[in-house]
Amino acid sequence: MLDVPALAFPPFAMSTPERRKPYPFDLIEPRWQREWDERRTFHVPNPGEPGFDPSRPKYYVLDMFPYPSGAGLHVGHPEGYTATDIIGRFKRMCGFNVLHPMGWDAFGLPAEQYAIKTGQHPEITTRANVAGFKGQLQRLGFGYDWHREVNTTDPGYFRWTQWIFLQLYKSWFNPDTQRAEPISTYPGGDPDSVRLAYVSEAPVNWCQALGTVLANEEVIDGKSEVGGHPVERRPMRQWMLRITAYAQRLIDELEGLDWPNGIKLLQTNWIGRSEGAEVRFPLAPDSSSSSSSSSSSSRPEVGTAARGEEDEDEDEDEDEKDAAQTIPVFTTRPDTLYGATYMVLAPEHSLVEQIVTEEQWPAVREYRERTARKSDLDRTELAKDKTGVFTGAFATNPVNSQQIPIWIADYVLPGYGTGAIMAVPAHDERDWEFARKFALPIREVVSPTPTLGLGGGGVCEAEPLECFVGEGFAIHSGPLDGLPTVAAKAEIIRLLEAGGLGKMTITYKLRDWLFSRQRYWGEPFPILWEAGQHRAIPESELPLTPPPLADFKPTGTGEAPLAKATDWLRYHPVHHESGEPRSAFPLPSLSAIEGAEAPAAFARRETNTMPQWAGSCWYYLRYCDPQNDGRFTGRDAEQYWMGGGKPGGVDLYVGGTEHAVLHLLYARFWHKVLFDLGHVSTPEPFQRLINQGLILGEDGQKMSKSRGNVLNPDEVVEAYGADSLRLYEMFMGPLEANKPWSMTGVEGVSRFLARVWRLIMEENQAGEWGLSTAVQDVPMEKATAKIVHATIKKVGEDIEDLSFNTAISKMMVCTNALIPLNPRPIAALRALLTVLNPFAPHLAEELWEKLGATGLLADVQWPAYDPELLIEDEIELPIQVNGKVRDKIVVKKEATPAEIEALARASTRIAEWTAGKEIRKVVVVPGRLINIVVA
RNA sequence: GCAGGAGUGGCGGAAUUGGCAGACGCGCUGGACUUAGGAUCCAGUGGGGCAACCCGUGGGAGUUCGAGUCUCCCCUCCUGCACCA
Repeated sequence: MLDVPALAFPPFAMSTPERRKPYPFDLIEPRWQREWDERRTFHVPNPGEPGFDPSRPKYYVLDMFPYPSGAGLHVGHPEGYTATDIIGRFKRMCGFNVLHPMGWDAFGLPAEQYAIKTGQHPEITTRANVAGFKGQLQRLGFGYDWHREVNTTDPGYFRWTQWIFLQLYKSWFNPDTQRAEPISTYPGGDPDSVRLAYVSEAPVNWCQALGTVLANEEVIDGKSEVGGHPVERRPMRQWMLRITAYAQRLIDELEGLDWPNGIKLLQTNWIGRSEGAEVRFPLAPDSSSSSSSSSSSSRPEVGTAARGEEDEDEDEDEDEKDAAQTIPVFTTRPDTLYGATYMVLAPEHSLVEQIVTEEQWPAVREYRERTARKSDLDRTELAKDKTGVFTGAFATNPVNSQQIPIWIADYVLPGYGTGAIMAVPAHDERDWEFARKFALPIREVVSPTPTLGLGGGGVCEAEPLECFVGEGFAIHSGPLDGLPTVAAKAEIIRLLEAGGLGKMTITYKLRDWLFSRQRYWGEPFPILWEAGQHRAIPESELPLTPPPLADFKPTGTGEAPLAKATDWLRYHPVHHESGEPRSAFPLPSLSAIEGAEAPAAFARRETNTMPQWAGSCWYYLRYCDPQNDGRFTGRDAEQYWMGGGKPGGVDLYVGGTEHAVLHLLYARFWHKVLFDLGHVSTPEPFQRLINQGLILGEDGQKMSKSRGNVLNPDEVVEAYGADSLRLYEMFMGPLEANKPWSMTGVEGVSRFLARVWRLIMEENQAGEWGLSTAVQDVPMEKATAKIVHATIKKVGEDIEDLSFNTAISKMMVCTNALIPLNPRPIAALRALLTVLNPFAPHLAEELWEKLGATGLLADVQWPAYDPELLIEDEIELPIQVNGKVRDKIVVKKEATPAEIEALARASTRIAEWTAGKEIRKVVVVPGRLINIVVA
């Protein structure tokens, strides 16, 4: 998931071989990692399994699982992973059954591109990379339950990814119930038109360099998100997932989630709900007639305008002529309908061929060809300079019967709304620019003030001097005149609906999810084609594994590499008794399979594969029951780990912002489908979400190979130990902030850990470490107990708040207070080690053992603090005169405000400041301060 | 352009949410111990001033006994979206 490009690490300048270790972390750390592993310390059983303790509450803490790249771990990975590890260890010590798993999002482009370059099979590469990542994570001492490790490329895993796809394929979204339902409940005649997974011929984002199509979300500024290669629009037959059906629920159900507001907003904006009206504009009669003589009557597929002329088709299709009688537009400002002075269709709009006049056809065709050649980037970059061509046709404004010209322009997008707009230049910036450029009429129909033009009713021909896009009061708008914008909208919608000219409509920016890729290294679709029809393979035949292929290069034609596997391609119905394919079954030639007359017994497999997102859409469910081979996840396990708490779902999910709209939207969508179909117990997968910030290079710049500021965590572990790396990454600043790396900062926390070590250990002349003689089993003095208990309180609260930097700060304060003590009470040291344990578990375990404990510190209960000990007997209060601190007094904690004021007035320093002045007011805030206000 | 987030010492960052600004760490200065110190320990460290004091949380106004924190205006930086009708 975290797709870290391959990086070359510069030699690590700081580490010199002779460097003396401040404490023997190199011996301590591997030892405790081995202990935790051998004792299965972090293995948590499922309900019903031996050792499961139902009396404990559950806590599910999840990391965004990584894409195991060849470059290994980046210092950014351990940031989030340490945070979740601290939470997981803490919750465990607090008595929770903690689910804290890790796995691999291992399908994807880098492994495949590496394979193309080197010829090494992606499976080999992936296995090596996973081993590398896992070793690195284990060397950082993370308390994962490795029994639950998942890998999206494992057939035992992707079997269920394919199974979930089939559930999408076999369901539809019932608008009445607002839920997914089995396709069998669909009352209409064509189930293929409503499936949640469906085939579409729409134009898609084709990336020649990557040899595949990409989802809208994977295209940034007209370039591929991976690699930055150019992307063009091209019509292709693709699998789509009907995420748009869930648009409203994906917005609404964000509400109860404990997510950063920014991320919620990002998703809401991405889905982009707009309320408005669809208005139908009839074609003006004369333009209708002219269309019959236009050169192209056959409608090419959307987006293929350039090819329209090739297939001349003389047939007049009456239905299509009828369909061309009106052009629907979507508008959020139906109140400005009287100001619509022209209309614009997207150049790709399918009606263009039908309405264009013979005289205008050459210009229109030329413009459409130019648009088709433009990438999305070109199309947006030229935004300042509007372009367009008149079609020669006219439409009738349904409210005032005015004939308005119909243009095409690329500022109208084919995929949004109806792909056509009514242009109101007086009240829309884009229409304004366009109208000014092409000298189209501009009619003012909204006034910012209610006094102007009230009751005018007629048409004002004077053009306004500037564009006004705000809300105001309708003018020159017949029955709407005088109405404020909100009321005018409601009224015009009422009138349109009554007249059958339009209706209230909600439109979303969200598009359906392009779900197929022309790649080798992905999940094959469990779909068969025969006679041009698709159908699911039986679920019993899952997993459908990809064919062994020597050549996994993209074909370059848009056909998927799997098409090269000619044997695999031909479907052998599985013999269900034996589970073996019927190898004796005669194989027809491929051409026979593809022909319409192919016998029903033979079918051709879908050759596209699923995008990398597929596996990451549900991995958190598989963790609940990773070995289950009868279900994608066990019902009981899912109900326990995902249901458990009040809101349900993963209790804490930590990962980078880069997945704010992609992964997190896709996963929520899949989860809702599974929920609707009764397969999971909660409507939302992730209850609480935290985005860790970026770790920048020492130069404050984003880490990148080209800047040469990239750091390898292994080098840090080598020089300072895993505990130092963990602690430093948590000490740098707030988890969610971007913050620059500082190697001297690492040394700082390393020094702190060494001080903790020396709190308990001391070195003899021979350089051997032994228990410090200062460590003694004596009671804590009051001041010591106070700082220790304050530390317990602060660290526990800060962990809950994910405020790790301040927790560490408090532990430093505590350590600094314990160092000068001799004797050092063993109870104080044990308490410190216990709260330090989630942060620096190796050191804490080692010292815990040195202090004579038998069991693991990891299994120790989180200590309670004594609030009594935290209460101050005497409090130092600042005395302010006019808001400036002039003196301080010490008062008993039970002192009354009157007593405090008397003490403050008695101060000689204060007397100097107030001498000769009138005391107007004395503010006493018990426990805080005193402020004396003088004239 | 729109939306969101953020501006605090030389640096990373604290500040019980309206109550002693700068916790903790880095860096720096001085000292101790040392053959040595890039180890460790001690002291100091926002700016100005000999001092009393004054100034100080991007800038400007405001509310308040009191503002880093609340309100309004402005500036800068980061992130996301960007012809979405």
